[in-house]
Amino acid sequence: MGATTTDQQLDALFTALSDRTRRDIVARLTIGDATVKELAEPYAMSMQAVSQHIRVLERSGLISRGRHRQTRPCRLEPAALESAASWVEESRRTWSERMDRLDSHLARVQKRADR
Amino acid sequence: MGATTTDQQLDALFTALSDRTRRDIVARLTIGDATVKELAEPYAMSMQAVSQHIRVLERSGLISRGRHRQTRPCRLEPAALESAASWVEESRRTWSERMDRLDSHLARVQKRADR
DNA sequence: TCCGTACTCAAGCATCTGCTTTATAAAGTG
DNA sequence: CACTTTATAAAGCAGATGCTTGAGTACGGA
Repeated sequence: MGATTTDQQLDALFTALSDRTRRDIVARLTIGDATVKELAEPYAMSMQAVSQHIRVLERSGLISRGRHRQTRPCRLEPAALESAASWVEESRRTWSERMDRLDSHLARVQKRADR
Repeated sequence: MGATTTDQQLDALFTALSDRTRRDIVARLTIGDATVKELAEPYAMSMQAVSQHIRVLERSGLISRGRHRQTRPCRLEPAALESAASWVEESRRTWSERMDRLDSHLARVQKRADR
């Protein structure tokens, strides 16, 4: 449960997600595995450029790769996506707990004022 | 509900979160508002450097700033955190739907094989 | 074996980032 | 008023990032 993700992993993860092309690729891979060529198709940039994006995604742990004939199919690794989600959720949780405490504090203050 | 976050907003958001110092600052701000000086305290780097990190966070929408005496207190803006969470959750959802379909497909295939 | 397909490697280049230092501004305090 | 505190602005710099082109590698087909 306690997702122990290192700071370096989070660096790599959020860096990977900070580029539109890479987010597109991740979104594409949620639908199904794909080769570099297939992933490169929609873009004006060279396949080499897409290959480099894929490497960034691979290093972040967001995708893994296999081998099939002469292709290197890409597959999404949802565990990495979970790590990113966990960090964000933890922050949201802490913040909302603080807000809850603030609310109840204000309620108490209000109650006193009402008397 | 349909969090319509632009690609540029997501770029800024994930870029902001891709740095450990900035993630630390966000985590610190979940606990409570703070001034630049307070946020800079734990770090070896100059206050100017922290001020620049804060600007990145502000541009991403993750924090907002007020004025109080000669300080510029920073406050977390959880809506931005939600935008980031939404993007990740959307990907996770699509992926798991695909997995569900795959599972039920495999179940059907298995059933046929059992006969 | 020669050829095409799918990809990676490597070098180059413009731009962006994360920091520094110096200088400046704005708001209290003596 | 001078002086301190808090913060921003601007310039400079090393290193990272996102692309390019050109060259290679690995696999399969005729």
